Amino acid sequence: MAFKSRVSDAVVRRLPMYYRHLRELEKAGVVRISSQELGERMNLTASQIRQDINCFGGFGQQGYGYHVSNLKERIGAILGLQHAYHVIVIGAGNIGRAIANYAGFEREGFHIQAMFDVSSALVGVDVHGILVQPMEKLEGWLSAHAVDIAVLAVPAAVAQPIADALVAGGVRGIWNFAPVDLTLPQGVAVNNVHLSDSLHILSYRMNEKDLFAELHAGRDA
Amino acid sequence: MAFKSRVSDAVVRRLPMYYRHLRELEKAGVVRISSQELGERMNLTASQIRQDINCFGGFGQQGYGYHVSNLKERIGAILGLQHAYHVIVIGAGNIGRAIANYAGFEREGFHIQAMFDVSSALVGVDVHGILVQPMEKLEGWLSAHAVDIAVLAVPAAVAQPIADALVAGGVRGIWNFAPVDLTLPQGVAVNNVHLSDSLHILSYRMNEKDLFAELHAGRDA
DNA sequence: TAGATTGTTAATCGATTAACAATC
DNA sequence: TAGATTGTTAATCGATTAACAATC
Repeated sequence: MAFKSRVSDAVVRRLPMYYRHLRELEKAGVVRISSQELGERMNLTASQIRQDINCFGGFGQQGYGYHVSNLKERIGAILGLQHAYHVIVIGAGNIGRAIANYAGFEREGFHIQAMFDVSSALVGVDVHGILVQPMEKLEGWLSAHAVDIAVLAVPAAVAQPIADALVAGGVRGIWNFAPVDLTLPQGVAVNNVHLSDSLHILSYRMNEKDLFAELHAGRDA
Repeated sequence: MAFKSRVSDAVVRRLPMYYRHLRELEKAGVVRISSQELGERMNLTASQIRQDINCFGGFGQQGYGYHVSNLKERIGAILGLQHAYHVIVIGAGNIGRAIANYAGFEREGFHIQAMFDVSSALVGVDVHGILVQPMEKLEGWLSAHAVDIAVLAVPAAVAQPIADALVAGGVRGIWNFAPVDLTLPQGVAVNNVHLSDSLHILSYRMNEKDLFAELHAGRDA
């Protein structure tokens, strides 16, 4: 029963995937599953699944496998989903509004409590029951409320200074949709959704075959 | 001058990041940069940058470094950004609309030409100049138009069957926002934006320290 | 008890880093 | 030419896979 003190990013990125599949299995009424079966379902090796899970402790049972609901709950707890989070959204543009409108996060304990934007055209607009406030009110809000997570959906140029203000105001996690790599002090968590990067990776994959055909042709010419 | 025939995912994921930083540098008027300097900027080792770039050929010059604009163009071409893409959006919910409304992709050659949704409440709605069509018209559209990329922003339960229809209709790339891991034939590219997974990773990171404190306490108890 | 499957250690594979000769 | 910095090969590190003893 060895506990690693820090889990590799490769493992962390797979955790939500485990959670998703286990939730589906639970919904489908599956009670137990072996690492073998789960691996076939998720396109991972049974070995990798057992290694991953054992970063956090032995949740299985020899000769039986894993109890689906139990493992789901364990991984949910590892992901911090047993907690409730106070969330604010910075930027009421397309992305900011889409996130605020999505009801699913609320159900998982991510409670959006305020929204801010610089644009006077957006200030006062009602997004899913929340009135967009002017950016000048951000600092005041942060000193009056305990905010856990900020959704950062602002243009690249202003993302870093706003992130600094958020950190100064006590925010512990930033969900960053701005196309920049933020510099944050130790202890503040960040996760990026770089939509443009993601689309570029898609177009890369669509062209990879041709790309190497060209490169080789170029070399041979 | 060795060309690998297939580039690892780790490298591919960094390509858009290079592109982003090089574009910024170009905009800032920087003409040349060494792997050392670029590495400091991007939090990578100089060695890794040279290895990454040399997956595609030698774009630098000994004693000089890399020409920013040139390298940016090269990586842009590797990412397939010199092409124009015909894009359709499936699902006119929060995410589908946010993507369609975002003008930036249009500027990079990703031209959204149609939108589809099952909901009669959304059919006929104008999103950024595009009228949402009923889902029944998808198949007909695909046979009448050459679609390169489909943005899949639909509920998990219907994502796989719709993806199958898209592939049957000639779509070569799927930008998947549904929280499922799609099964697609070889030759069809996919890239996922799993928003919920991303938020879960953030909450994991916010709690990691406490998590291991608990695990250790549990062990010692 | 026998069979199944985990938890864990050892072996392999691949990605990152270091080193250095090539060359601008 | 001397200095700088790449391209590339070798060394290291970490992640994945395989193997198997522990045990339910």
